[in-house]
Amino acid sequence: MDTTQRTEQQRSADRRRRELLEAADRVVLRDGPQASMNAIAAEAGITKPILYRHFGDKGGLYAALAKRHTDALLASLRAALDAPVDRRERVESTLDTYLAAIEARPQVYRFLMHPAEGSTGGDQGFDVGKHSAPLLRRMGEELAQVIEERVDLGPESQRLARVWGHGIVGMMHAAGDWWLGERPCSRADLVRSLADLLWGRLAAAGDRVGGPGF
Amino acid sequence: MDTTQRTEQQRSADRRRRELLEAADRVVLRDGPQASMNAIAAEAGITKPILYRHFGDKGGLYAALAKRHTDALLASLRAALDAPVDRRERVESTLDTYLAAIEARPQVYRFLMHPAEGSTGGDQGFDVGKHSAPLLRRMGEELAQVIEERVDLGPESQRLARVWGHGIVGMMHAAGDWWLGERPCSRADLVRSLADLLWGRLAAAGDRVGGPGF
DNA sequence: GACTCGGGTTACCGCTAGTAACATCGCACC
DNA sequence: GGTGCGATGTTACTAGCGGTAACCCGAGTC
Repeated sequence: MDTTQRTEQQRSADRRRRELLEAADRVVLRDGPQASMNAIAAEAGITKPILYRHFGDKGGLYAALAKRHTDALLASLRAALDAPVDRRERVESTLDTYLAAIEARPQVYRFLMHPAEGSTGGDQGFDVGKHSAPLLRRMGEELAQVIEERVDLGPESQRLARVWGHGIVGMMHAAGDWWLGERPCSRADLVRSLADLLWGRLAAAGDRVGGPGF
Repeated sequence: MDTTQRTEQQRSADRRRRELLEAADRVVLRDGPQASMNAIAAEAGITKPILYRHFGDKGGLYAALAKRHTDALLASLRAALDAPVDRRERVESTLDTYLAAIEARPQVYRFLMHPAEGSTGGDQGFDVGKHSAPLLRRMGEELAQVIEERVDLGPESQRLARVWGHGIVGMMHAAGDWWLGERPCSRADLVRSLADLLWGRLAAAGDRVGGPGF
């Protein structure tokens, strides 16, 4: 009996937690990452201390929020990464999946990338250096693993795969961030250009003639 | 007389401003990006309102601070980028310059990349989306310009150069960030691995045999 | 000597994250 | 059927933040 009762309570608590997260989501999407705990509590129809009972502190809430979105994005990326097509096509479709996601929900994306974990008093939020962008790290590790599984890189394969994983993710992220702000071209163009870069087109291109000097 | 007097005052003000920036620098390097205006004022031996008279608001101070470091870093990168050697060597030395800089002064680097412009009351700091990482943007544009000047990319050269500029900078940044945290290999190894990636080694590598499934 | 004017300070506002203390409802247990 | 107890919720508070208004004082000028 004790156990069933416990699970009963836990279920209720979990549902509560999910409701709170959804309210927080709405507020963060509306107000950006600097949404206040007061605002979130109000949106959920309750008051602050309840939020703190559930999530510890603001960092905890934001981490829980970020985890949901990160998991979702990673799942769709994994699908693109696992498709049984040739490598170039896989790379392009993964890039496109990521870009489509940030294009569809830029607010979510900004929240994940720039948590802006302000906090003034006390400040025992999460550490700046270590948790600043967990999404990038997770994507990098994930990609590293796929690369190492799938590509034959010789003796130093593990190190190379990890460097490349993080490097490619960073490339995708920075280019996406810039593209989202300026929209200088279509998504397909961007995908193709980035894939070209990874395919060594920079190295293969010739020097420009008639350039400045020399 | 009026003009000389004016320049006299302006000089004094500029010197003051530089002193304040140096004090701010010390505090930010010690306390991280969430250093408070009070702390900075105290370090400079004065009180808050003076800071606000000089820099407007916290965003202004941080922007001024960031500009100094950004300019310095960009100058050394430009030197590496302009060296009259072959492309691969130039790419490697630019990567190495950047990595050496963030390795030598990780606190500065963290400040530049993760401004964490918290702020609670009033919050009219600088806008999150637009100024979140000006260093990355500036580096991306700079690199794009160099690429377009130096490399022959055919008809779409301008677009390609910009995409690649931001992409490569992002790759460098993310890989550097990860490397700085985990130190999984030497700087030279990292530089070589990244250059290999840009040189198309990922595309050239064969599929792994005996991998999972298939 | 009155008068402005730039550099400086004190004292405050409104806001934030986070907490302590009190109220209340449901429910098992004797 | 009363009774303790634990979860849920509230009000009222603290400490500290960014930012500002008001005053203050010494140096130069007529």
